[in-house]
Amino acid sequence: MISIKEVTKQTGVTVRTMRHYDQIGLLTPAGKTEGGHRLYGEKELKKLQEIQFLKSLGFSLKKIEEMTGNVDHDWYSGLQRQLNYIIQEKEKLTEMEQMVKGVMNQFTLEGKVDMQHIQQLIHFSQQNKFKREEFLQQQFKEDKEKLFDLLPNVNSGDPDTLEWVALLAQIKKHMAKGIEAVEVQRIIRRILEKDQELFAGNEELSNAFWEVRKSQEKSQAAGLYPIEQGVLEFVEKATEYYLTKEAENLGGES
Amino acid sequence: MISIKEVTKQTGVTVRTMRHYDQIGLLTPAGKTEGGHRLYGEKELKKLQEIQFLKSLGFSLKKIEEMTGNVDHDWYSGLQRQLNYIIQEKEKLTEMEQMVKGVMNQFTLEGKVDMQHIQQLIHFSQQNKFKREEFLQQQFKEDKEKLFDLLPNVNSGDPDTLEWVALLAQIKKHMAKGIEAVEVQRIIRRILEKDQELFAGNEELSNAFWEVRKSQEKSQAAGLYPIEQGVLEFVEKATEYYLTKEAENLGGES
DNA sequence: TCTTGAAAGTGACGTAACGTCATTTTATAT
DNA sequence: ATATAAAATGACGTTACGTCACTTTCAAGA
Repeated sequence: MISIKEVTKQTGVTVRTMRHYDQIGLLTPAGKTEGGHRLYGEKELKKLQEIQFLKSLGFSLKKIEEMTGNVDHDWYSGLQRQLNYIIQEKEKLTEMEQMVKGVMNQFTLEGKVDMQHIQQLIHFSQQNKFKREEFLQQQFKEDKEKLFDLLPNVNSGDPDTLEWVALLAQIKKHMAKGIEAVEVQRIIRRILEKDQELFAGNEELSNAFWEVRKSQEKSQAAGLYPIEQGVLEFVEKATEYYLTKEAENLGGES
Repeated sequence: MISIKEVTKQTGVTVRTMRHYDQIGLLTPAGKTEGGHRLYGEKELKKLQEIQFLKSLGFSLKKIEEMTGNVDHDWYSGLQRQLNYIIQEKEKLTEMEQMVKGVMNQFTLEGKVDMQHIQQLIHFSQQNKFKREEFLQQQFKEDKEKLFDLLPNVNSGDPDTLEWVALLAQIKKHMAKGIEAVEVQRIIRRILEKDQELFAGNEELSNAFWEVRKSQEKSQAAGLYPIEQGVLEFVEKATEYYLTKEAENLGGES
């Protein structure tokens, strides 16, 4: 029979917790001193460890009581439920993570958070999971999985998305100078390079990608970073210009 | 001015929630009828949507009040904190998931759960946690997560700084491929272009700039965000390589 | 205008798992 | 015997509302 303090030393739980467990009847002391101090034995220690373990699996005290109470309780289905629950919670958190990252990207790009973009974010983050899969299936069929990994998703924080955002910011900065400006053309070149790296020469995929980008709705459905129409059109024109120039140069050289 | 029921119809929140927000002062009605019924206007509806959005990011009502209250509140650091929090929670859940799966396996295998195995499981998962952290720290932390730590320095809203960060992130991503890799060389070209645009050919200034970047302390003093030594050295070497190659090409062409 | 049913109002308790006082009693070492 | 540490009890606080229970107001029909 050991004192409550010994228990806390050996197991790391607090005195308050022991009292709590006593109160809710989850773990009652083996005995008491004349003065009413709680005393615990080996059996209680073991049960306490069990409780702690179950807690680390995320079970509530109520469920734990059920499980440790009934000897022949159906542990397995409890575990299954718990697993499902955990997975659900994780999904929720993942969604949150995506949203937060999306907002952060937006913030980085525009320096502020405006509700219109946020509406978009909310809108498709709600329908995202569903629509995105559906969309990718009919749109890209075979390459679906590839694309899924490749697409610079709005919500991801990877270096590629970052650079897309950066490049678009650059475009916006230099837009006033027109599509022929050196700065603009350099950015375009970089964009094309990235495009190439991303799709590794798979032209169909690349075309599909830009097709999607041209349409706000499709973009949203695919979970891509929403680009303003104006910027997008500018990029297209500048790209055309870049490609014709490049053709000329190559033509001249050969 | 619309009634509380209209609000619930349009936004999906419950009446109780509206009352709650009123009570804690998060969202007070625009006015009341003679009888004391709450009335809301457009402004309140917008704020309510903001609140719902922030909630979907997992912020507490208290934090939301701070954020919607102060106009010039530092949103970005709030988002960052939130992201860290979310990631932590996700990690916890992942641990749980693994533990639960472990127990289920054990159960399937032996038809029971005994504490000895469980002890092992706990021990194991603790160790793994430790090792993972260690691993993440010494490994260059898989850029992804680090990027968002990096961004605040960038968040001056300056598109150029943003692109610098993006380019360095790209360098880190491709570093393992060596200085001669196409991807690396392209990035280097872009870096040199930006360098040129920035200093307009003033070589002294450019040199000074990179000198500063080489020193952690000076960097910070100058308000630049510090670049890791390894990355910096890599950039230098890759740049050398790029320049010699370019010289060769020019030599061959002329 | 009166009636009436729906809508809205105001408390107040419950939730999960303890943390954190404040106050009183018991155990233990000197 | 006394001082001090340890324990006990009780009660409030935390989060974001859900859920009664009971009263008052609103809007429309008779």
